[in-house]
Amino acid sequence: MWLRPERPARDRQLSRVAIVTAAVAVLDAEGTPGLSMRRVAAELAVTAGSLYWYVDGKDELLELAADQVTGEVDLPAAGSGDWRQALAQTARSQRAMLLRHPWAASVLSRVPNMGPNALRAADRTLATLAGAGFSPDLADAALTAVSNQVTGAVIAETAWRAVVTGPAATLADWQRDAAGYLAQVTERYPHVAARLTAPAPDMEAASEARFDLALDCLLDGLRARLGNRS
Amino acid sequence: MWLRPERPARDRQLSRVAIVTAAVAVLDAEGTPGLSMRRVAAELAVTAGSLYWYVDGKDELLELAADQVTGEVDLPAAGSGDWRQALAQTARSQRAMLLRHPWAASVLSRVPNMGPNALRAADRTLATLAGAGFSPDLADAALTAVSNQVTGAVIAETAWRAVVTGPAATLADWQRDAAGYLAQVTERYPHVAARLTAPAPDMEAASEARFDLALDCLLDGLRARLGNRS
DNA sequence: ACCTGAACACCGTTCAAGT
DNA sequence: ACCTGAACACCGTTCAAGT
Repeated sequence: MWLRPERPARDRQLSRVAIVTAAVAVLDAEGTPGLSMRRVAAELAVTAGSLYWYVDGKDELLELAADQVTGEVDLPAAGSGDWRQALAQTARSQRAMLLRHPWAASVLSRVPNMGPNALRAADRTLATLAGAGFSPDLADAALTAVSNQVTGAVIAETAWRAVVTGPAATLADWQRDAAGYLAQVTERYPHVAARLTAPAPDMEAASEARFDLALDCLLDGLRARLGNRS
Repeated sequence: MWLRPERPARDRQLSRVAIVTAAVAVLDAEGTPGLSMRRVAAELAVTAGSLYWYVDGKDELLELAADQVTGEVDLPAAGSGDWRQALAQTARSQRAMLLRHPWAASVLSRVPNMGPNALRAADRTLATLAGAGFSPDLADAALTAVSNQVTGAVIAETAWRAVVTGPAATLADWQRDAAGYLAQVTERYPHVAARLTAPAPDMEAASEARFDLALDCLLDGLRARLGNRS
């Protein structure tokens, strides 16, 4: 009788959050190609089929995972500060979050994020903009422009990072491996070759600077179109 | 002897371009989930394994397909017109192309497009910008900002389109199907709900207008940072 | 050189059957 | 109600074997 295992406190071993959390862990560790229902199930010491009791399928699981990580975005306090700083802070925080979870950016290309965390973030910024005198249309355009800039920048950056982190370990390694192709590129496309062969010791900082520049351009333009009410 | 089939003019039945073209056709018709090696092979009346003689694998095939459609982008003539119009035209043409081939945008999130067509386009714009007095860094930032805005906008737009074109056929249908969720959203997130429940009879035009606004903001900002040399 | 056919290891998803 | 186990139909990729 000492061998008789104690019955689990609950019959239920699984939960939706447990599944989503496991999925996020797998995605962070091995990226989109590493995610499979069987893999997530194994992570939870469970059978693949049982996941379908809590989740509709792989696509829904990916959407849930994407919204879970959107919860990591820092939102400025409700009615605090000026709109420009609020928008910039949200954008930078969202960019940082997507760079931490690169797979999330590619989920967005299949389904718009309409989970609670995404809606909350969008609602918060729209409220801020409305309070600053933006018309509904302009507020909409502003939110769209900034978040599109974020996702576009993250997609380009992670795609490039995947090249460098693939077979090659560093930028210099890649430049050596692809030397043949780069030579051909240099000959035919001199301007773009300058970008590729540049030493660029701190690529991360450079792309952050480029992002900040684009963001500033957008914010300047929005302020100009807002008129001089604020 | 009349039954003896004429020998084919060439032994070779396949070619890389034939494979890529078939892949693009499948992708356009059925999207990324519809693409499989076996499907492309069937399209060419051939066995799946034979594709590997011409192509390294599915990932490479996707990259080749993406670069093939980037060839559809209209590039402004080499040294013609002002930089602003050239950049805007390229961006709009690229946006239109990605909306025609939505799967291409999601390919970019895995691998940066370094195919010949993409390099040619990038080189052309960089040359135009250099000719207009842009420093290499600013030209780089300009190209990055604009093309990131394009991909971000297209990703958001096609993702949204997938929602509406999924089970529901039109925006009104979707609004009816998701009425329960929308009611909950309206209560909790009033600002964002206004976006979702709006009638918006011409969504395509609206998102094009938003894109043009963002593009104009970026171009204005770049001109300001260029100084008054041009 | 180029393509077939079959195999391998893996998928997502379903569903009876158990508890 | 919740989970297992097995099955189904499909993958990408490899590779001997044919021609």
